[in-house]
Amino acid sequence: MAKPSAQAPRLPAKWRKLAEARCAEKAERLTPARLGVYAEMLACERPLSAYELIALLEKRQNRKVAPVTVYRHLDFLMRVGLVHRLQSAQTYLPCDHPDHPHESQFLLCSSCGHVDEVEATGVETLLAKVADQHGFRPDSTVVEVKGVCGNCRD
Amino acid sequence: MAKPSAQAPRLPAKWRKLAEARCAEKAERLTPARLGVYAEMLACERPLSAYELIALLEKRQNRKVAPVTVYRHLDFLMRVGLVHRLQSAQTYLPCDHPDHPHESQFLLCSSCGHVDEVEATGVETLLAKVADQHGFRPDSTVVEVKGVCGNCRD
DNA sequence: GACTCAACGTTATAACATAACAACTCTACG
DNA sequence: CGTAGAGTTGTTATGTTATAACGTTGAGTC
Repeated sequence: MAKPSAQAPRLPAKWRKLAEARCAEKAERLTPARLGVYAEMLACERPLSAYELIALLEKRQNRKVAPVTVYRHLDFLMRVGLVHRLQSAQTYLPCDHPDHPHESQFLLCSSCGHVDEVEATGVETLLAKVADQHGFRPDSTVVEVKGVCGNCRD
Repeated sequence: MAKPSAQAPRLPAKWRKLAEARCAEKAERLTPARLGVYAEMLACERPLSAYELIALLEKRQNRKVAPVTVYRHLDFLMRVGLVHRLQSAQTYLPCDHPDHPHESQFLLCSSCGHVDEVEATGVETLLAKVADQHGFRPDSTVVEVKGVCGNCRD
């Protein structure tokens, strides 16, 4: 007999709690479908394109998943601060420390694909200063550094 | 009688000279087609998507332009440092000061669409330092700040 | 002239993302 | 209760961005 397809990968309690907290803050609903997408992203441990995510979900759930569905879930997850989008790669990855709102910087390894999310307050401060010098009022920032990570340098 | 369509907008001598210099440095050929795309971008004064650029070129030249053609020209112009890609907007714009190689930061106004290209050395220095602290060797950076420009704040 | 290599043209398709609308599901309020 | 309203999801279609594959042209060189 065919094995029933799991509804989602195991989501450690820690992450579930954080997700629930973030949703509560913003009065957003954490539905099973949304949680399922989040769990899939956490289980993967690397940035995923929307369509890679679709493929994973289809395999997991053994049925078709429309792109718009995944994009809506991604929009939601980004809105509540659980997921980031890598603008230079058009991929998505779970936030490393979703316990508080923040702007991040990303270190993308071109060798292994790993992405390190860092939160150097100095960067945001400096960018705010630079913007101010040009009469510019910043709302959000995109900071992505491509290079080679420590593991890949050997 | 129909007026013949111009082959390209006027390209000020200053920019042409810079373009020639950059190509000479890298032993790349500055063909009329490439120059035409560059001139069109300079004439526009705002970031363009590849397909907006295609539409402009088709109107100007009164014939079909295939996407791959424009993408190749854009690749070339980025390779020699005459054009940048805005990763967060998937648009392209001419470099503001192509007289020397550099990493830039971009200030994108969400109100008027204007983009200011700035070159704050402190930003690159700081990012290099942050990367180093994480054992990361940076190759290139993407720094894009969204907000409202001085003109639009009034 | 024939060779070479980069540039260019042409067609097709892949990859990324949203529009429009119908159906379902909570939840709050009477 | 029950039903109205808002948010979520499903479905189909389409729009936008980018590249693959392969043949042709054109300028420089031997």
